Amino acid sequence: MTKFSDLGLSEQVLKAVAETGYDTPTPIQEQAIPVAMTGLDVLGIAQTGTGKTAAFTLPMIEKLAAGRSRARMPRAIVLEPTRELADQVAEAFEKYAKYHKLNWALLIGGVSMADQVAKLDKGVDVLIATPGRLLDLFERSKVMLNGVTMMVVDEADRMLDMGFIPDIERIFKLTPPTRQTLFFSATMPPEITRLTEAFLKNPVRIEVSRPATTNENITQYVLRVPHKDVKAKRIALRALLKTLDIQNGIVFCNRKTDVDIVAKSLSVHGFNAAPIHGDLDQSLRMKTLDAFRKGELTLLVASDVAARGLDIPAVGHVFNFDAPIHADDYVHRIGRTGRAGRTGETYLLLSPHDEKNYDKVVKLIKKEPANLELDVDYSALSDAPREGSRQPRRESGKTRGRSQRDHKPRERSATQSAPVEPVKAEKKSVSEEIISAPDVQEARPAKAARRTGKKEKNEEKSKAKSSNETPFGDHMPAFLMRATPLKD
DNA sequence: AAAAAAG
Repeated sequence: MTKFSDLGLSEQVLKAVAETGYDTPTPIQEQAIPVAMTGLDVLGIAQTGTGKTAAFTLPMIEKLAAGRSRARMPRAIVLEPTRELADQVAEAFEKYAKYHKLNWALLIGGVSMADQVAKLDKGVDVLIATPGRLLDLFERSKVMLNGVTMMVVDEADRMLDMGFIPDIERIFKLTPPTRQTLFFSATMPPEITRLTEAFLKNPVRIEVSRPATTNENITQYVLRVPHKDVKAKRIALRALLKTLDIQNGIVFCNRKTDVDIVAKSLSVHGFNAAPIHGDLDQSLRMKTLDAFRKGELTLLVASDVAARGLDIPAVGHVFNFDAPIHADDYVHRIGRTGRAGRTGETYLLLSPHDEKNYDKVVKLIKKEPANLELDVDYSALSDAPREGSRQPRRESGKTRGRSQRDHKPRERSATQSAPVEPVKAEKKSVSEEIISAPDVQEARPAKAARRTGKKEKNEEKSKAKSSNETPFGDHMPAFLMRATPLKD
């Protein structure tokens, strides 16, 4: 079997790699590293989770090892579609370049520009960037790109989805044509092919199989939720979670508002859960992700910001709170589990609303996930419609039908939440407890504070709901103020 | 029915 030591890498790089615990390269690493080391362009058709990051980082370190950068003249660029991905590449670079004197800068939006500029002035070898911030800094003459000898474009098809292709094209044109280019994409739509034909020189094409579609370590389930009320899905999710022994898992929702609601609902019910999506503060996004990686956070409730690319090793469970709008995203979402020989389980909550999207998923993966028989007690729902119809419909914050749980006294726990006691998987029947969970979630640094327009409205809303109407009493966590009111 | 990224 091929080892890293067979790929022509230097002592220092091998030592750094060994310290990360890896000794066997993945297929993309095994094929791309020797090619990239010769200086040729690489077109890598590979999905997330195949080990792309090391595949381009290691040859980059070797290439840069010789020279030194000058102020504002980086010698290599890595372009990533999301800030989190860029952050991860930086982290990997830091590890692999441990025995080299190489500087890097993380150029992403949502954070202060000053630190980034200061770093650029001191001189960095590698820029790890999202396209917007890189171009912004370029336009402000904070960075030159004519000293670039290597450029990496990662997740190109996703960049296309996000409308970044013109930006990428511009960045290509700002770098010298003599540069070496490593270009990665999971799929090759025509627009991406055009881009590679325009900017890559006789690239060596390296293709590795998509792990998620072919991965037999993943067991997929579908749980039918026979109610249109979204609340039913939250009940079903909690019931499902209680039957599982979860180390860590991701709950994917289609909408950011649902991410907030589901995360909040889970927290209120005693689960160790936190939201992540693009409207949350960048520092909070990073903190949440960090806690999740460290195992301090059990359930990450996420929009598709986390579907692709995020390097979270060994996620045991993936939950699709909704069937994704694009069937492709299903593959990416479940690809977060079953990595590196580990087993993983995925669950999809299928309500009547999801049928159409679910059909597309089944068509794509060419098989039907196993039907999960789980007795879920939806009785808490039955009175909700009655309540609703009794009251005239008003503004959303005030019309919430009151379930019986709102009338019961509730305790406020001063301590952190303890995750719900895991129940063995064999136990497939759960009667949903409606009360129980102590209030838990710590207040978060609120985005609401920055949003002057919405702030007032939210304050009114939270005032209207204060005291016995929310599970938080007078202590409405700030992060809740910007979310849609919880309906159960 | 969406999300992401520049401010």
